[in-house]
Amino acid sequence: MTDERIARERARGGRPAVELTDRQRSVLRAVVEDYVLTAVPVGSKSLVSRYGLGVSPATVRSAMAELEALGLLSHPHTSAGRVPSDLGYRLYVESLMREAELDTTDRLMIRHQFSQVQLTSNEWLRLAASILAGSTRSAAVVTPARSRRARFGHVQLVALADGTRLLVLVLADGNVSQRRLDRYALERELPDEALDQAALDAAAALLNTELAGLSAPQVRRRAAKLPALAAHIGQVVSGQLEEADAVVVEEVFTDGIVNVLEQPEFAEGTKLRPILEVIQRSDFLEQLVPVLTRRGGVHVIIGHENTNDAMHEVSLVFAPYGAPDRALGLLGVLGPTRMRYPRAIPTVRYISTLMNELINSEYGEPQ
Amino acid sequence: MTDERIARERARGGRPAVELTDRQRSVLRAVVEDYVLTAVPVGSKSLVSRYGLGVSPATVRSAMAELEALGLLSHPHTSAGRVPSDLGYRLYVESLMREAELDTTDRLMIRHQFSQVQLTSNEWLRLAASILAGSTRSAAVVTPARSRRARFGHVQLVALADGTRLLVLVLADGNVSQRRLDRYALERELPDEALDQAALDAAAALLNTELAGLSAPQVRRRAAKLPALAAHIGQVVSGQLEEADAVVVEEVFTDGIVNVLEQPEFAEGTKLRPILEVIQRSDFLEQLVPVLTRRGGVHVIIGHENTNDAMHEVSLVFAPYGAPDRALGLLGVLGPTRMRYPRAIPTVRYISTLMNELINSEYGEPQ
DNA sequence: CGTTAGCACTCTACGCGTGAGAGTGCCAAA
DNA sequence: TTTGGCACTCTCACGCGTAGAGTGCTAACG
Repeated sequence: MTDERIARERARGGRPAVELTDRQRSVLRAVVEDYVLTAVPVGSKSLVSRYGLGVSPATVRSAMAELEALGLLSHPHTSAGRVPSDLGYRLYVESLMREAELDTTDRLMIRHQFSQVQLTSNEWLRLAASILAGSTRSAAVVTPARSRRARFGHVQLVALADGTRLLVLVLADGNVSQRRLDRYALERELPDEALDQAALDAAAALLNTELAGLSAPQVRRRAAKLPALAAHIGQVVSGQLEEADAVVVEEVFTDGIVNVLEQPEFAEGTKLRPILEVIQRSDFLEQLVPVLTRRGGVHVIIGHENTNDAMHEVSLVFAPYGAPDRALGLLGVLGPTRMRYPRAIPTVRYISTLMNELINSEYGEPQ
Repeated sequence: MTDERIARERARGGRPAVELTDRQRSVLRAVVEDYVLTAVPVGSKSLVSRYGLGVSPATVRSAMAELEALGLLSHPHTSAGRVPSDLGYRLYVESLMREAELDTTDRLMIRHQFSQVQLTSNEWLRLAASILAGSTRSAAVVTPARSRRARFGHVQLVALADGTRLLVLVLADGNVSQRRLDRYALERELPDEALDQAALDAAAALLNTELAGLSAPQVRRRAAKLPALAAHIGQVVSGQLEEADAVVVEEVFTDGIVNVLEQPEFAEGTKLRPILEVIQRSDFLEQLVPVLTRRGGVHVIIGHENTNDAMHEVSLVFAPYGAPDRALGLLGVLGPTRMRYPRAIPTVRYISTLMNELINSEYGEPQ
């Protein structure tokens, strides 16, 4: 568990303390890349034959032994090949990986897929998850962009033909929340009030000028001082804002869970179970929110670096998206620690910047 | 006892042609129930010892052989126990199963869970899926209630502070669809038009009187004859209606996929893969839509009765919910053919009636 | 002094044969 | 019609031996 702390420390500070020789570095790189590709523990002989390191297997063996002593590789059993440890992957990601930006073709393909679809926001997130999953062959997770603090933007009240009233609340960050008002409660609490469209419009207009930009508790206080109908609606609105505040990660769009199922390490259903559970409850995202909020860019969390026990055999590659002070969403992929990091990282990065662009163009420039 | 059962069969109408003796019936019932419980092919000896049928194993064996000849049981291999065939399950479900209504405790528990939550519609469906999954220990699927033909109800246009305009369309069935209007497109196409809140309100009012109750093509035609701004918005609205028409099953809420993963028949991940894929694409629901629309109540689809190849080893128990001519949604569970039908069927039935109640009270009574 | 070849050793995966156990089908007796 | 008996079949778990891949160590080499 000390290792775990060290690893996380490293993740933060950038440089690992370990100094490696060039040979060790290239052996580690080769081991990681071969293992990622084949999922088979890699031995010295097959390594030199496949990667032409220009030295003999024996030399590679001694390098491997050194790497193992450093905790970067491990041994399933005495006479099996080596497998990278979480720390090994960490080092690989930090300084060994030849991380390319995405090809132009990949970029175009992704951009093209995005352009295909009308941007109703949910469809859009679903699409992002699907592209991410397809492009990385991992499970993808995308959350909607939400402000950390919900603020009042605009309210509309609509009297429907069947007698219900609909409340549409636009938050300051552009998200929309709607609610059907209970007709009986309304008539019970406001028996003397006219509840036709004109009265509703008047109340909405009042609320729109009075509440602009306010947070949930502010709305509650201010609304209390307004006339009966507006006050009532104000309380409902405040409740909506509170709800929006309460959910850190409310709704997640996932895709490509089958991709993870395909991986040999999860071929056995029971292995996947706890992970699936965590994904679907989506609490694993909670831990990411503070990290990603504090510092943008792509974050990689490998195996045991994950605080969640169920996730000790998976890695996450995540990035935030959205306008910094307006609304923040998360997107990323989840796969076995044996993940194609050099593919996943640039993909997540690219899609997050793309979503930034799209969101900002959609919201218009800030005034 | 016997007469009573026969009478009940008759009352139901539409019996499978096969006539079974009482013994065959009770053997088939015992085989199904034992296999559902244990997932192990059941042999004659263990059957009499566990179910005290009052006859010897040899007798049971001959009954089994007869049932096999009728295609109701099958044999994994010569010297293994019997397993119900799809047809066997079908017969069981139709006339052998002692289907109880749900216990009062179960009902109360379900009702209680529903009452816990504020009814924002998505949360509500998610909850329904979760309850369904938990209560049946299967995978649950719930779709939102949609009209088969989307009709215009009410439109609101909101000018936001940042310069975008928001269009909120309430369909006649009460569903809401919102869209952000592209500000630049708007200004390009309508250069001479004032686009402030007053102009938007006027346009909305016009559309609300002109378009009430119309379908997509009708909206398109009528809108063409309106003044510029209203005409433009009308086209957008028509597009929204078309979209709503196009998607048969747009968004599905699933839960409890892990429950299926837990079943021994799907312990191997590869088995589950195609099924997972189908669920997530959710096209398997399309086949259900016509059936469930034509005739309400709970429908059971067993193994090969499923037209979709990937679903040959799973059963569905589904029911529609919603007001008949207003909006129709689907809900149900998916599990191995070896499913606890006597539990799943009443649960699906109960939850669907519960959702009916809730929906109807929410929409108010029809005028 | 780092690198390499050689060698003994270790561990897994796989194929094979065997025996126990569960279940069947058939037949003759009750 | 039901039952007991019996021969037969098939799977599954176990043990065993072998092939193969890989390691670690040591001694020789440049």
